[in-house]
Amino acid sequence: MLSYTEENYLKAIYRLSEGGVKAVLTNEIAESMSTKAASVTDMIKKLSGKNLLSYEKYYGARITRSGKAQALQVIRKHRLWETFLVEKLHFSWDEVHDVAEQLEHIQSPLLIEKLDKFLGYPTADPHGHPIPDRDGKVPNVNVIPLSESALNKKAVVTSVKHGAPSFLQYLSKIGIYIGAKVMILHKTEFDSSLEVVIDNKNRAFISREVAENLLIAQ
Amino acid sequence: MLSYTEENYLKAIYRLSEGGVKAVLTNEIAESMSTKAASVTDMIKKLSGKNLLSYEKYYGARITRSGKAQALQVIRKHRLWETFLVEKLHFSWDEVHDVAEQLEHIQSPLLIEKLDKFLGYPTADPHGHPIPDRDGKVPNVNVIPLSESALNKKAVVTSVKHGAPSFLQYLSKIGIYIGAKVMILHKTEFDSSLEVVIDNKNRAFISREVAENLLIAQ
DNA sequence: ACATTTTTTTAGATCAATCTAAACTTTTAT
DNA sequence: ATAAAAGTTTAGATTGATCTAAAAAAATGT
Repeated sequence: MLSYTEENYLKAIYRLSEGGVKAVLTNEIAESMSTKAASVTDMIKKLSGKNLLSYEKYYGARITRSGKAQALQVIRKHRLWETFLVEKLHFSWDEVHDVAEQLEHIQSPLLIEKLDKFLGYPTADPHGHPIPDRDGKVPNVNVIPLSESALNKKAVVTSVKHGAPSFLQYLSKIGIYIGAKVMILHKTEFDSSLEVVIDNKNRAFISREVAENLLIAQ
Repeated sequence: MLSYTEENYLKAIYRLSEGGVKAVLTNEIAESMSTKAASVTDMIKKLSGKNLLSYEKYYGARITRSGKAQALQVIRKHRLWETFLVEKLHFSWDEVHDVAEQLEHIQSPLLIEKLDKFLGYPTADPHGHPIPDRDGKVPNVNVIPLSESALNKKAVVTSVKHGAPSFLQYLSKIGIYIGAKVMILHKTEFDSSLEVVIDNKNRAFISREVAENLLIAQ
């Protein structure tokens, strides 16, 4: 069984490797975990010893099949807990992350099964991110960033790429949430900012950065 | 903020001291936590340094006012989580303890407030133990062990003294649960075992040990 | 009362996770 | 091509939690 710390490293590496596709550099991991490269090297060795990563000195870490499976279980737990916090306890979506970071490490397969059932077997968390199933299978969601959508084409916000609390608060403020209907009315060539209409009612101007982080389905 | 381990020691000491009344010996703590006396001595010193215990060498540990307050917060969290597990996730009452042991260490006052609300501000957990409120106040429950009840007097099971899973399973099997109505039909002088009727229907013979661990209100 | 037993504490070791500083690779720029 | 810069690993230290073994204090029995 993995320690709290090992689970966190594995999850971070899974994320940085974009689902196990690329190798990840020591410094990337160190930065993403706010720790030092030396600590990362130690942990990479440890996780390699457990066959969760493959490791070649000075090259970086690559997640293995079983590492990926374990990472997906942690992500599954994280997203189920976020769903619980928002839907049942009425947390706002920018308050859930830190608590879910702790809850995801609770060890009890029975608990997760029962929680999943209690929530009605959800397939996406409050940020729109897919929830891997018991076997680690990720429901595939076909989405594009709002920045790549066409003018006057109706779309539904399905998720956000990066869920920093400040970003989520900003979205709330301008009336954007998962499930909101958005349509681009105008694109400014100069800075790629957009004017959009939300839920056929309110208009808002959003920057290129925001548009690239908002994922939509059409 | 206390570590996972410090919280566990504090909780154990609170229990062993019967709510902060008595001093507790090193070996008692060691046994109750399945650890060694040497480790206990170290931890007692640490917690004394934080003014959660008062400590005199070779005499034992006494919990302080602020130690009691912290212990009660951990107990509050534990019992709220047990209530959640049984009432919302439909765990059976003998399955909840180990999971609640983990959940009680999650650090988030907001989470506990929201969980409390979600559960409807319960005052007792599934074992009938009182849940301290936000300020550490424990609702007082006036109960006696079934072994001290009179013959032919109706009573309601309100809690169990010690909730070992095997004991709880045994109670389930003979049809006893929190809220069950019990009445003593006959006492055997020889071994103090009892014949009882449960919910005005089924009869059962229970030993003195069991009767001492079953708490009732009349 | 005092020798024996029990309990508790201290001393010193280990393990996981972390760090800093130094050494070592790899990459980059001229 | 090679010197400088950037990135990575190693060596050695630290902290928290734990242990064993030895020393010290308290309790017990005759």
